[in-house]
Amino acid sequence: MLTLKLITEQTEKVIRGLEKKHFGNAKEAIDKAISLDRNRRETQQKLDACLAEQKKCAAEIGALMKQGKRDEAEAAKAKVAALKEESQAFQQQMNEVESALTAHLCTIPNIPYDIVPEGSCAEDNIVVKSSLRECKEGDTVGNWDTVPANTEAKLPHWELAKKYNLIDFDLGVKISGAGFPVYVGLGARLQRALINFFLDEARNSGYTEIMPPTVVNAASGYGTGQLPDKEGQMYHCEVDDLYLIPTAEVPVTNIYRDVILDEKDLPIKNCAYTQCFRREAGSYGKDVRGLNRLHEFSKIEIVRIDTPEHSEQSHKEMLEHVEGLLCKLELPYRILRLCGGDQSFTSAICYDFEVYSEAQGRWLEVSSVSNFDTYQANRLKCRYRRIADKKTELCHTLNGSALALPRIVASILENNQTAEGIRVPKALVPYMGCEIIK
RNA sequence: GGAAGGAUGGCAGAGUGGUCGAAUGCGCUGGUCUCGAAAACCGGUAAACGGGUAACUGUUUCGGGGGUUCGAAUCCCCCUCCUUCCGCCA
Repeated sequence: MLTLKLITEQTEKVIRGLEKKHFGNAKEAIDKAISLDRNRRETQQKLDACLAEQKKCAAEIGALMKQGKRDEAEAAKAKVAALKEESQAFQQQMNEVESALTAHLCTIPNIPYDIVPEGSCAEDNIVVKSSLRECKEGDTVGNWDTVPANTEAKLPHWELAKKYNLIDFDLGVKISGAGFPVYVGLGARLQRALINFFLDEARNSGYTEIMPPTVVNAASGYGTGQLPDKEGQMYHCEVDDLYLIPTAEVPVTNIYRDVILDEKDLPIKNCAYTQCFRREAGSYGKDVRGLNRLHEFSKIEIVRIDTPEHSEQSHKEMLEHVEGLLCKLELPYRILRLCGGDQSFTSAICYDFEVYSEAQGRWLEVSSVSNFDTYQANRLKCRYRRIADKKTELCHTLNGSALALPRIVASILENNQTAEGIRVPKALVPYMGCEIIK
């Protein structure tokens, strides 16, 4: 959530930011936050004064008791009883205002950085870079018509998966349901190859590998913002009140919940491979065909915790890392800077990576790399102590997929079809043990 | 799953109703001493939320929540987690 400091000190900027994100009634929402905050502070002042008086009286009674002045002590007790009633009322008011304020702040999204383009939908996203051609000012998804040169009719990945016996979707339906594919033989090996390749690449870029739990408690869900609003997107084990993670971001980022880090330890760079679970309620049609959208899939996530001064540099390095992966996998890609309206609720700036799927004739999103500024850290209470003045400040948090497997597998299969079989990208040959999937 | 014990500052660990935000030790940090270092000695060393330009100052926090009391780290109730023993078991 946004900090009250930002809302009260830079109100106009916040309102403009929310409008850029196409958040309705920005002014109204901010005014409400400010008024709740004022109410909270006033209530606290009254409560504090009341409690201070109460403490003072209690100390006096103690002193009187010691001196044996019982009568005076009894008289003072009556006074405290009245004060206590008053302070309890203030306390209740305080609790109510505070939870109303927090609940309200949770409904307000993060504000975008200045360089985030204006726009309301995916068409307005800016193409900043592509492996296919130079990008120029004004290139957007809406006017982008470049596709790889070699696009004669080819098979989509769900047919290739069957042809080469790599993935059995029907078997997955039998065992679990739609969206739970069974990887077989070289198909399974390709999963392991990609996981190892991505983890090795992350380690070579200085990320510390984490293997976290894939099931988390509610507190962690709140920490990264999946709860309370996205409750329906996660699988929930009711008996134990635990949630299956939708991404490794949840357990890894929550490592730093309620933590004060040393500035010298920043940036923290973690990577993690986990299975990810998503209910994907409401998805349908071509979006869910084959590997395009699954209930369970493998993903390698990179997470950074950094200082405000250095987080932009960190974000740049993360983008370069992800781009490097796509280059090594020899896939045709483009990088989008998302416009205000298409950005996620929590990000301050976000870049999407898309790979062209020849057989499907469309671009598939394979990675999002975001900087959340202090938005996530504020809810997590993730802070660091500055070396200069020893003050604590909120950290910046960043994360990105590097990468999620299903759509990468789809693109590798579809983009590498030859008469002999599926050509394995050079970088994966050592992991696959073969140059071609027959 | 059954039984017992426990949860205190960065760490270890005192404290069982009244200046306790909390002894002591370690760690960290500033200083004295020294050519320098070590040792020794002296001092500092939690966070959140308020008020104040500031110096400073109020409140809250001893796993979490509730209760008793004029007053709770300390007494009572509930919850969570940890340890040990028994049972079960990759």
